[in-house]
Amino acid sequence: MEIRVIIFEDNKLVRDAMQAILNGTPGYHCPGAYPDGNRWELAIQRSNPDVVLMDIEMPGLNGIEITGLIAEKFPDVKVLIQTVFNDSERIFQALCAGASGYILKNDPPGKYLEAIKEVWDGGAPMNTTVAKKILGFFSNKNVILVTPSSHDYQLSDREKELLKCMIDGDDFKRIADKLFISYETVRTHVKHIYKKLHVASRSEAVMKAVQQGLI
Amino acid sequence: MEIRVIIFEDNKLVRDAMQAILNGTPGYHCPGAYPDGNRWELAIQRSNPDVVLMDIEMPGLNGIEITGLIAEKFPDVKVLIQTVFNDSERIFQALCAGASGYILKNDPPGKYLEAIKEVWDGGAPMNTTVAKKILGFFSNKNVILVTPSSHDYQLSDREKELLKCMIDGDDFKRIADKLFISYETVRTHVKHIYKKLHVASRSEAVMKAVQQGLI
DNA sequence: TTGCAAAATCCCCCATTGTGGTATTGATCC
DNA sequence: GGATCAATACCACAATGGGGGATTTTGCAA
Repeated sequence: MEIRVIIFEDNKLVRDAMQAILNGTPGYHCPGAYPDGNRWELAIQRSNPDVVLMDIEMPGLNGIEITGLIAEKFPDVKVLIQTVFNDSERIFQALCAGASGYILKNDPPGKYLEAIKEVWDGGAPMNTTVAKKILGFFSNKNVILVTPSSHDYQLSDREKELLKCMIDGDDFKRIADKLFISYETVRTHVKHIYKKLHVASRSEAVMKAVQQGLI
Repeated sequence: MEIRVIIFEDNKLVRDAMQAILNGTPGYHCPGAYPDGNRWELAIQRSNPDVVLMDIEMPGLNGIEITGLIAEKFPDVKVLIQTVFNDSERIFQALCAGASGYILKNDPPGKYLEAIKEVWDGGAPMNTTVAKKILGFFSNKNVILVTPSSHDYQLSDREKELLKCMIDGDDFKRIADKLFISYETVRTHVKHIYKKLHVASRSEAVMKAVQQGLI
């Protein structure tokens, strides 16, 4: 079984070399290699890849944006990010965009092939340095942990909609308009929400919702 | 050069076996192994370890709590967590507590030794499954990225104090009492805060502050 | 089918809280 | 010595919270 890999990489030399390596290695096949992400959707539809090898730095849409788009539209396609790792911020953005793994730009071809196989197998290859950055990120309190066991407050669907509006900063009148209900109904829902969340004001409710990801 | 490893593990069999392996392997030394974390501080001071091998499940203080304490008091000591990985929540807690690496409870001794060497070298060993969980965690929006480049809203110290109270859910009257100023002054500060944060209500301000870590 | 419970909708009153505009002081900086 | 800004303060009005009570819809179980 062949792993189908497409490449987004603006440097032509690198791009061609990678494609050549992939096509020259049994078990791998590269049906496409692109210098930018402008027609990413077409590219994916046409070549139906298992894995996308993605450069972060590219003209036009950058690798992170494309990663996000791919993750949304083609959740089965794994994205393996190539990165030069002095750049924590971008690593985390890619992480959030839904990348599946990280490989360093100057790793030898063998590592590339290995990492591609690993993401394809459902793994999450990442260089130790990247892993360390991620760990550091967590311990630096840049993160708000949402305990999965966070209470279930049993908000109804409608109540969640209301809560979302409250988070958006809409006042009750605007919420009423948005949801096509009367001002009074909004107030009633809000009261119920407060009861369920055990809070007594809008700001507490909003904060609780945001912190615990109830939205 | 020997790597000094101490062990926290409640199962006596496992504990003794690990200690024996470490002491029987050139390059490793285990000067102490403890069934619980009750005297963790003493243990560390006495044996001055490079690496702590930490079980998560333990009577008394659990592994995560101890990890947090160690990371705080002895930041140079690396903590390698042993984990059974059906347990995302605990993994993330440990991550936030400042663990340096993760190893699976039923990995063979060879892996243990390798992982110990790797944390000691400043790496961040982690099993692929754990890595995947972490990546999944990021893409599941359980996380709020604090862009280091987040705006500086130029809040004065006093205003930050106010904001903190607002986040705590205090009403203006209570804030006035807390800060020994009049109700009216509180309200003026609040208005200034709104202006600076470009918001128009308490809940928006609170949310912005929480999300961007302005507190 | 009936009947119950929960959700969703609506209404009123009234006290409390929050918002917008305006103003005065004192410190600091140029 | 004027400009600036933080900190202080007040008033009028708008928005929110707490207390009721009410009807309709819906899903689920007896």
